[in-house]
Amino acid sequence: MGFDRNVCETGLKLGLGFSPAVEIIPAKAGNHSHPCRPKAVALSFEPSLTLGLVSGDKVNDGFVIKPSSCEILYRQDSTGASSFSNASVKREREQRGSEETETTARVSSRVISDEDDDGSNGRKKLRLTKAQSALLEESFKLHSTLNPKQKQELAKELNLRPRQVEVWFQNRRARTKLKQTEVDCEYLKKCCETLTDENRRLQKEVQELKALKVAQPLYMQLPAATLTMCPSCERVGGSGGPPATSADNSSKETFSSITTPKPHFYNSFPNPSAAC
DNA sequence: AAGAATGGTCCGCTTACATCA
DNA sequence: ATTGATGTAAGCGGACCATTC
Repeated sequence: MGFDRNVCETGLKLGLGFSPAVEIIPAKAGNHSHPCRPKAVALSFEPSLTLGLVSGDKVNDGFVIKPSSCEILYRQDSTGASSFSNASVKREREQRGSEETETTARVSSRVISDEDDDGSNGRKKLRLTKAQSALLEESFKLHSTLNPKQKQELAKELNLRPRQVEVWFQNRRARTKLKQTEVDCEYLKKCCETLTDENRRLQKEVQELKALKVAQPLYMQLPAATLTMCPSCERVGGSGGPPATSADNSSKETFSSITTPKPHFYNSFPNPSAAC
């Protein structure tokens, strides 16, 4: 597993303390969202975990849509799609009111227009056709955000309202981010497990070395140059190898090499084993 | 120039509905 | 036929930015 920052520019930052544990915070009470979906990730060790998707393509020139035969779902809104904002959507709805009824034609049997009886009986559910979804996906691959012109063109192409195209892109971005967050979360959990194991092992080494020091004080009086011991592989070597550190320093330095702040977490563990 | 008003867009959260096992 | 799980279109509110006055 790894992060391809060229593909997904998710910002990821992690700080690790001494009692690592990754916790997935479920949705709020009263929320009907799926409990298995992580809403946030909390780390109990003084963490700094930021997962965010950065949309890198704000400027979307050269927008090309391949022609496709899309099932006609709506008659285009007679008002055009002059506004996309929530405020204007609200206004749009208010303005429509009675004049809305004649604008809708349900052509697809599996699609219900949200314009035909807007209001009292609750919203209806639109299901995009496969052709529409495919074209939207294709556009999304090119650029995850749309400028107004692109939105208009795509909406025209799909026989949807620009607002629907906008909503689709918003939801699509949210889905992408959620998936990436889940991937990142799994990765962090694995890193956490690795570090926990590493920490446990090093603590054990410290204890063993301390015991050794008590049991064999003479052993420790030997010059370091003549006797070196790798704290990780527990092999005693000659003077040719890297110098051994004392038990305390070994633990300290090794751990500090794990927790040394790096600019970005995702480059911090090319080799998770901090020893040797 | 500074600041309020407005409009457009995005995001996070949520709801409601469609679909499927 | 019913039901619970899941996917997703859409609503809502807030934040941010640009433009206008």
